[in-house]
Amino acid sequence: MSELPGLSPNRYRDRWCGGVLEDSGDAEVRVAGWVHRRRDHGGVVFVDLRDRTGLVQLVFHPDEAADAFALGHTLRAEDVISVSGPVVRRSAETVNPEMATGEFEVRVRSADQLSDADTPPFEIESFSGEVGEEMRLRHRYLDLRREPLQRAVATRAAVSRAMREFLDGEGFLEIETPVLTRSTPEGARDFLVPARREAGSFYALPQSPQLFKQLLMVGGFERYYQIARCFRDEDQRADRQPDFTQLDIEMSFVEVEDVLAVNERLIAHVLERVGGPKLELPLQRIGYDDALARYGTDRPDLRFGLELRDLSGALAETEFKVFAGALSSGGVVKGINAGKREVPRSGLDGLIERAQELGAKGLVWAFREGDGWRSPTAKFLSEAELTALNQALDAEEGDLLLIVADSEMTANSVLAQLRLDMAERFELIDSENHSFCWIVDWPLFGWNEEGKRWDPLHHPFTAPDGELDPSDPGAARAQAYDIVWNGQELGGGSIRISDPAMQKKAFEAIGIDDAEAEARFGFLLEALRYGAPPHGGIAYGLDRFVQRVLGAPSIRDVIAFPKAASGADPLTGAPAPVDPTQLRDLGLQLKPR
RNA sequence: GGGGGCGUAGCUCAGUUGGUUAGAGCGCCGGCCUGUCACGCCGGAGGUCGCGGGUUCGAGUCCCGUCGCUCCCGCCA
Repeated sequence: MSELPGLSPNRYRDRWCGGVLEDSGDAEVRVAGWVHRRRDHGGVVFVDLRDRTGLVQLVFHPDEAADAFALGHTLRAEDVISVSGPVVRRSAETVNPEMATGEFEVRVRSADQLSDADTPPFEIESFSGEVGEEMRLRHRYLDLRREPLQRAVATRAAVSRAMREFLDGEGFLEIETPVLTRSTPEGARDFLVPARREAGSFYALPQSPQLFKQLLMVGGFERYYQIARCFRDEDQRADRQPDFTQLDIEMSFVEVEDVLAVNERLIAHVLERVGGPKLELPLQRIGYDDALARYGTDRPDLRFGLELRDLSGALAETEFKVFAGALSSGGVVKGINAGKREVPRSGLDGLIERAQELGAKGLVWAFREGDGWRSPTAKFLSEAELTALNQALDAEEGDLLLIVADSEMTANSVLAQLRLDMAERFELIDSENHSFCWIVDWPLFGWNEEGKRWDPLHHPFTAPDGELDPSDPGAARAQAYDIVWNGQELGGGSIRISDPAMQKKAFEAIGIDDAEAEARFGFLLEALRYGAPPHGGIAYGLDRFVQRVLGAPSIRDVIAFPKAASGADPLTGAPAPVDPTQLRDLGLQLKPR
């Protein structure tokens, strides 16, 4: 770290450990921090002292000060001390090139022990394997002292700072919205807070500030942002937390192009500030349908090829039951060419299992051999079909082909995942490389097979692109966009509906009648009647953004105090039962289990 | 809700076909050591093998149940 943040000299210290970078002559300096390691040679004691900025070596020598030397013997890892003494340049043979301050050391003349630490349950710098996550979460304050989290938390702060810096400069106002609010219909389960003054009623924690930011547009702020805590009561993943942070943005008098343009510059600015990849603007755009056709997903990783190909045309007349069956029932046959690969039979069986695990009925594998295939499936296909398939997949001699016949949705999702599996397995991704793209031209609604209804693909306030016929929701397109970084969704947004009549149509399309719309969103519909500007915006998952910047495997690695995968917090013990009087105040009674 | 993996010393792990007293590295404690930097050397302490039950002459090991952690599917932008 070349530039250290400011520090006012006081009784504990007058400089950072990482700032011990020049000989002080006779003058004494004072540093404070945690005992990182102690090397006690009997006649001389070395201590690596750690603060936020790094390490510096302290030397406790009897010639300097007998009482400090005596204290040096008793120090233990993670004790907190403040010491003073001259900074001395080390002799050439004792320089430690591994350490930023390795050419210097502080010869301790006086030392104060400020805190006597218990032996930590795990080592702050461990060389014997990763510490289990539950242990790290339970003693998060110790884990936070370690380099990876120090860095992650600092990077996160830098990302937020850069976001504010950019948006402030662009005339956006940072405005807070309530945490105790009314359920917003984002689809996820709400966290509920019982209302004491109105027994039986509940606040909901926001899944996003969606409605409030629209109301802020009606309220005339025109350019708003917020780094907002959001809450969703759903099961965890490596990239999901029950409470997480969004960068939420909304703008008035804008169209899609305006939102994309300012956001591209925002992302480029933030990445530039935190040493991320350099962006070439404008970013690539891919239509939703195109993304699904070529990658099987609406968040494609563009760092490698292996695009999906539709093989239905090559198989129109096929007798092979697996393929013919899928096609005749409205499904598809799609495949990827994984390239020239050596995969043992067991590996191929593994791929079939993987495909089934992902929801496919099966998987056809084949290696191109001459004009045909080496594959158990080859015998079911005609020569003409094999030739056509090879052509459709651009197969060259020895190429591994993976083919799924299923409903379009299943085939896409299975092949999308296999595509990623192949990329990882054959190391097709250059980690220096980054891909960014906008996914645009979304459908407004998607058919929910389970619920037998149309659901909004974004949310019900998304403006249609063109007309909206409530009797044919599937035909409507949306003025919506997602931004995808290396195959992970970073953020998404849309132009919103600013016309109350259109908003009612949108509700109608998803089966919300006027009465229900009035009951749930009356306040929004009413607000839209009083002069709503055209408006739109976007929201980013801040945690995921930072996770990406750092290449962290888990979202928990970029949050100071995250929940475990169970949703519980091993540090505080939350969630926990409450006192019966609290329940009584709330008018709540628990069902015995 | 479903599936996979894991659970042995403070931490990270090993533990063979079910067989004597459950091991290693790090950490910890004590001693020695005046230039180390993951210091070194000598010695030592430390175990409800997640928990409960079962099979067996005998269970860390096999079986059943249960709890916890974790990854994935469902769910969730």
